[in-house]
Amino acid sequence: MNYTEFEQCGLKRSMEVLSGKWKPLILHHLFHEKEIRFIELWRKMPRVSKKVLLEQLQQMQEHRIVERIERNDFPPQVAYRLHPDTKSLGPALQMLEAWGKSR
Amino acid sequence: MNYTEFEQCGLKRSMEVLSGKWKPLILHHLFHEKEIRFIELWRKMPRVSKKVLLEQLQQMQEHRIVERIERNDFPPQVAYRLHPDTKSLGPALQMLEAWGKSR
DNA sequence: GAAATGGGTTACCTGAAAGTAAACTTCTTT
DNA sequence: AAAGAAGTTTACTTTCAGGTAACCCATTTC
Repeated sequence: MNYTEFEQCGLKRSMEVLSGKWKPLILHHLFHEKEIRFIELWRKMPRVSKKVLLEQLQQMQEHRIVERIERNDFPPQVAYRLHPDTKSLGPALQMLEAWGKSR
Repeated sequence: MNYTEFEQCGLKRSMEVLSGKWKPLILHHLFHEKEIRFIELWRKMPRVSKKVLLEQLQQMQEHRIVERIERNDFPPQVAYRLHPDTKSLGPALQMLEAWGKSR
C-alpha cells in the first residue's frame, strides 16, 4: 500500500486550492470580469468581511490562482485577476457551474 | 445588490458538495472502480478512520453524489458507487485531476 | 466459546477556518 | 482641520470538520 497516493491524487490537489468558503464566488467573478478591484469585489460580496475576503485572496495568490496588481495611485488601487495558469481551468469550472445550477 | 446571488452561484454549490478532506479521493476511486465495498475503499485509504470515511460517504449520499448498495449477506456487504447524476461530472473532474497533477 | 469479520455507533477532543470589531496609513476632498 | 476612501492589520471569539479510541451487533470459523 503506498501512502503517497494520498498526496498524488491530482483531484485532491485541485480541490484543496479551490475550496474555501468564498473562493468559488471569487472565481466566478474573476472569470466574468477579467480584472477587478478589491473594493469592487467586496461590493459584489457584501456578506464577507474585508478581512476574510482578503485572506481568501491572499491564499489564492500563494496558490497561484490569482494575481495581484498594485497601482500606486491615490487612493490605493489594487486589482486582482486570474493567474494565467488558472485560465485553463475555465472549461472545467464552467461545467461545474452548470452542474451546480441544475440541481 | 441582490444577496441571493450568493446562493445562486452554481460553482459554489458544486464545490460545497465536492469538497471535504477525503471526498476527492473517494471520487477518484469511484470513477475508477464503478463500485466498491466499504472495507475495500477503506483499505485503499488507510489514513482515514472508518468513522470519518463513513461520514464523508454519508454526506455524499445525502448530496446524491454516491449511492449505497446493501446486500444482506454475511458478513455484511455494503458497496458504494457513483450516483448517476455524478457521472456527467466525469470530464470536469478529469480536467481538474490533470490540472492538479501538473503543478 | 473465543476470536474474527464488516459495517456502524458513541463520546470526547482539537486546530484551523471563518466571524466580529476596531484601528492604521496615506492621501484627497471639503 | 476634519472627514472620507482603499487596502490592510490586529486582536479576540466562535464554529465545526476532522481526529482518536473504544465499543456494538450478527454471524462464521477455529
